Amino acid sequence: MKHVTIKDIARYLSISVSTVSRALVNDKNVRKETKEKVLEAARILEYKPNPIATNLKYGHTNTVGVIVPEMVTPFASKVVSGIQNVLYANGIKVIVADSGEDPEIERENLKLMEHFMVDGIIISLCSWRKNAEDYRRLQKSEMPMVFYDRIPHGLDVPQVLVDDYRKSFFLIEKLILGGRKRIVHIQGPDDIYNSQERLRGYMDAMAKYKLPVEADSMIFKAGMTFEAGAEVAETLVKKGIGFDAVFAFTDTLAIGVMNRLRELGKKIPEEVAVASFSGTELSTIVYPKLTTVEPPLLQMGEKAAELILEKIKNPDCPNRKEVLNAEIRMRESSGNIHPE
Amino acid sequence: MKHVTIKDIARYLSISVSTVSRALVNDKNVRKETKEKVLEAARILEYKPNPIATNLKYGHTNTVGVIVPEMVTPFASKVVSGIQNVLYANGIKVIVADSGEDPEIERENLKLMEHFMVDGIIISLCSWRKNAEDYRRLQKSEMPMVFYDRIPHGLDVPQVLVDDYRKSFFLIEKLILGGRKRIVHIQGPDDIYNSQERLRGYMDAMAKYKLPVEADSMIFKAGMTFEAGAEVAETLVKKGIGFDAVFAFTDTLAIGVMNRLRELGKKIPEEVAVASFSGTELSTIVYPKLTTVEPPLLQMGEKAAELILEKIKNPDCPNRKEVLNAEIRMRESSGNIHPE
DNA sequence: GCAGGTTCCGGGAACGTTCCCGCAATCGTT
DNA sequence: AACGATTGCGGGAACGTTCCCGGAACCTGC
Repeated sequence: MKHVTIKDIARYLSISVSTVSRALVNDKNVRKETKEKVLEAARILEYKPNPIATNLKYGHTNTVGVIVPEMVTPFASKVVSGIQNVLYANGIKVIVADSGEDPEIERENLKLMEHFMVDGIIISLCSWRKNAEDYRRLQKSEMPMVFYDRIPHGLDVPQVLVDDYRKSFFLIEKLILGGRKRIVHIQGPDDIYNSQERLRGYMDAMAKYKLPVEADSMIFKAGMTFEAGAEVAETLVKKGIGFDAVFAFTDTLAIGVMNRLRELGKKIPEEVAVASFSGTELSTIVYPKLTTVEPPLLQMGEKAAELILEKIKNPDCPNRKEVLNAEIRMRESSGNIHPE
Repeated sequence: MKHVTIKDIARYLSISVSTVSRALVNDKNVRKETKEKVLEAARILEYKPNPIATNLKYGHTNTVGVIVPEMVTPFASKVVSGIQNVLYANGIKVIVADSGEDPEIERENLKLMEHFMVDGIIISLCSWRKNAEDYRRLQKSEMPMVFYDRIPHGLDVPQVLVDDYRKSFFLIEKLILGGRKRIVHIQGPDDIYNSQERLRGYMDAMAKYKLPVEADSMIFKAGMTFEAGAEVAETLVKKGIGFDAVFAFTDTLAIGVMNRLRELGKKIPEEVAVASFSGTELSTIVYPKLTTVEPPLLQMGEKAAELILEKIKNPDCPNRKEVLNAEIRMRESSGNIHPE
């Protein structure tokens, strides 16, 4: 597997290595004819530039790391697609690591990216508080970072997300207009910005229609898996709590609740409506189909990639915050009120 | 972000670069005390070895590429986890590309991996025929490759898979013993080994019980998406074909059929049982839960990683074929006959 | 026709490592 | 005490590129 190098071309044409290099990077200080000769020679010798040599020269690795909170949902894979769309076009490798909703693993992943000397990190959190120290250290060492979707609470970092508050508000409003009065909320991790925002949207919508919210019987904190959702469903019916709708932080959670609720005899959506945030294709294959807020995942990835590119080029550029528009998808799980 | 190098350590200790290098790689030709001094200095100077320098030196990139056929299912992400488990432990980066069941994209991904000069490729096909040329070229250029799950038809390459034939056979047998007589099969791409094997398992099981199989009304070829499955469901009921079970190549396909069948009024599993291969967590969140053959995904990834490591170390080593054991999961979609 | 400017090219250092080679000092053997 | 063998270390080339510097050849304008 001997690779042909720039030297081989030089030798082949009895020309200097420098000239070949110049010809290849389109430097102006080279005659048209020689440039063409070099290009021709490169073609017939099947020359392929060796990225690691230039990487060493320039001191970067041409790879960015992506750390995603989970991968059982196609959420992350869609975003990663978007990221790759723009990064691959710029000759940058993408390595992705899955935290499995575990802060410990997230921390490991961070270390891993450092070890691999990536040029930048794109990340969606599973917990901010647990690893805040590491993020700060990384930021101090001028590692370019951009956050997407699940971002840290109140921090000046480049970020791309959707309007969690407004979308949650409108979604809850639609449930209420559809006749639901006792809407239970399953919260996300409380050190993540989005949890607070979605909760706030829920609260404000409930307040607008003067619907009571009892913190201990209508707001639940859980993990992030199907199973965690199922457990909330159990306590909900075991404690005999009266409710006619559930709004979950994530579609994983929502699917978990919905399925267990059905198994426990609740009719969906007749007796209880189910809705969630961060929907993916998954919400269309469950029964009934799940009402959810669907962020533009591909675009989210592309934007994140653009931001990291910007940061890599100029580490001192201002931290931009991109807010994308998410679609509210009303489906059967909520009684399909106000279809779009 | 100035990095401290081996030279800094050498200067700091008034010692030669060579000695520092030797101390760091545990060469025997260095005194214990100097080694300790170097290690100490490395610690307090916060030295981190620069992988790209050694990569250039040794002529490899320390990354392997993984090409997966799809990512809407968590199948690939689990396998990738397994791969990362062993590769990360060996200091090797993993970059993954998703072909989205499109041979064209698969081809692009192949090119991409070449361009990034990965040390090896682990791949699960979406089509063999369309890109056979590229694979052969790659193999001729001595690029280490290992295939998992979806492998090319009859070719001597390192591969890790499950026993598609036997598992399909037993699964169909269980359906038959559960009372199903007219079992429809939805085939996978016909240039993939697994399609042939699963079909063969289906045929032989049907034959064993003397059940007729009419090729044009019981065997269907489709795409690989939920939608493709749904379309088969449509033609099935529109043409008024009599059937009491469906066995699909993949759970994506199965979920597609099952959901549309239900929408069209078929009772599952009472009227028709549904079963599939290559099941993941997805098959437990749909309604009813899906009967499927579940390969040991993590282990599959780990084995694939071990094989690629072997190939990288010694390109001339024999092409091993690892057959893993898959579990048949009987669930509600098939009437839950013979539960384990 | 000559100073000054362009254009084009070659030499060689540099990026951070590893490793071969050679030399000095120490060791063990007789 | 003298010898080769071993141990410990430094010098420097090499991996494949880029890029600075300097020099040769050519053009320009007076």
